Amino acid sequence: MPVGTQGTVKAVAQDVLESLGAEIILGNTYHLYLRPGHEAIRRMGGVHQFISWPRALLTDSGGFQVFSLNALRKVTDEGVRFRSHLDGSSHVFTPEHSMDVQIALGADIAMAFDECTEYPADRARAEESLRLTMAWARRSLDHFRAHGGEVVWCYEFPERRQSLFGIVQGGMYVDLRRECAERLVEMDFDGYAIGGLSVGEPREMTLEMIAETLPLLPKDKPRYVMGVGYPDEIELYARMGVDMMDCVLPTRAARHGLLFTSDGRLNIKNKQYAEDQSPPDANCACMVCRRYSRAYLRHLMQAHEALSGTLNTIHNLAFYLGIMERVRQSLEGEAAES
RNA sequence: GCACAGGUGGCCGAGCGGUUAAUGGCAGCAGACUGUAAAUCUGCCGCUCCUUGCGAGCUACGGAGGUUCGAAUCCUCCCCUGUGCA
Repeated sequence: MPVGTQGTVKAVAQDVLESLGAEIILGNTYHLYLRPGHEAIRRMGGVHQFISWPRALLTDSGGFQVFSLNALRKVTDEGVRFRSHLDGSSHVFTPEHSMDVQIALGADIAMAFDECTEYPADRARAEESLRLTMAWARRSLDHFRAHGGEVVWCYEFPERRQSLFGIVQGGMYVDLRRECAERLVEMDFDGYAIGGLSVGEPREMTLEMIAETLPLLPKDKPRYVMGVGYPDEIELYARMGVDMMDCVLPTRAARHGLLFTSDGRLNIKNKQYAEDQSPPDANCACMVCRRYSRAYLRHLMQAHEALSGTLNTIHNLAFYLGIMERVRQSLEGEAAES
């Protein structure tokens, strides 16, 4: 799932995302609440209408901002007080408020309000963080059941109702992860996410947490690992049974000049590509690789042209979506054989 | 011709007697980015050498002299640029 925090997958327009085959993109509750405001978006028919995105949409709850806006927030049992990174104004996010905002935004999938536990976190800290996330999961669900679940405007799926996913936390402690997963499943969410990963921990640890948690989540509901990963990681996780993943890496790295290719990383800013007329990835059939050379992409980067971010992003998303498409076909093939 | 103001490393631009190979910015060269405060951040960026070290040597602040223990910084002359007046 390409990440579109502020109602845009940075540098690419919605029609391009459609042509790339993106079936679902992310938006962010905290960012859209601050600007342009969830009530404004509600009045304009919801976030699908507002940004003109006819396919599926997922809003992250703001839980990640509890983590990333560390310097600008204060966490209590009740919720989180943020100082806006835009103007310094103070805002309180509670599970109930996050639900209200997400209901107003009207994405297909809303996420429970959680606390993305930092790494490293000692046992006591992870337990405390988990306690908070569990209480918030309960409150998110109760509030959502009372006020949410309306039909969402989605051109391609007109009958779809908004659903709510719970998020597994627990730091890097397997037993905490398990306990969290079991309790969330008891609550009966529409889908389950594994959060708090790729926050600086060693990769084997990420893998272990996913491997230990995934089997506890119902197979007949979407299982989503949040915030991952590198190309080889998403393929691995998908084969392990992960249904959904999102990551800013393909888009952010693209804007910074890093292209993912079938031959590995390619930093398009490098001098060695100054007159390289070959495509970024000879094995890629995306609209960028079919038409533009490494030399041109490097030039756009050097010249700080906006098209640079756009073309780089298109390629990286095509590459990522291509990985998922191949994995999907491969898994469907295996399913058909058995 | 006269009067001011200037000439600093690829460019712009600080510094105006001593930890100054010389603050910054740009350009350049590499690296990093994992539920986006990111078109961002980090490192290198005069030359040469090596035991790669807050290492050694060399060359540098328009040019040539001078003052001084010591000068990009002060003095003299010259060259060049800008502005104003003739």
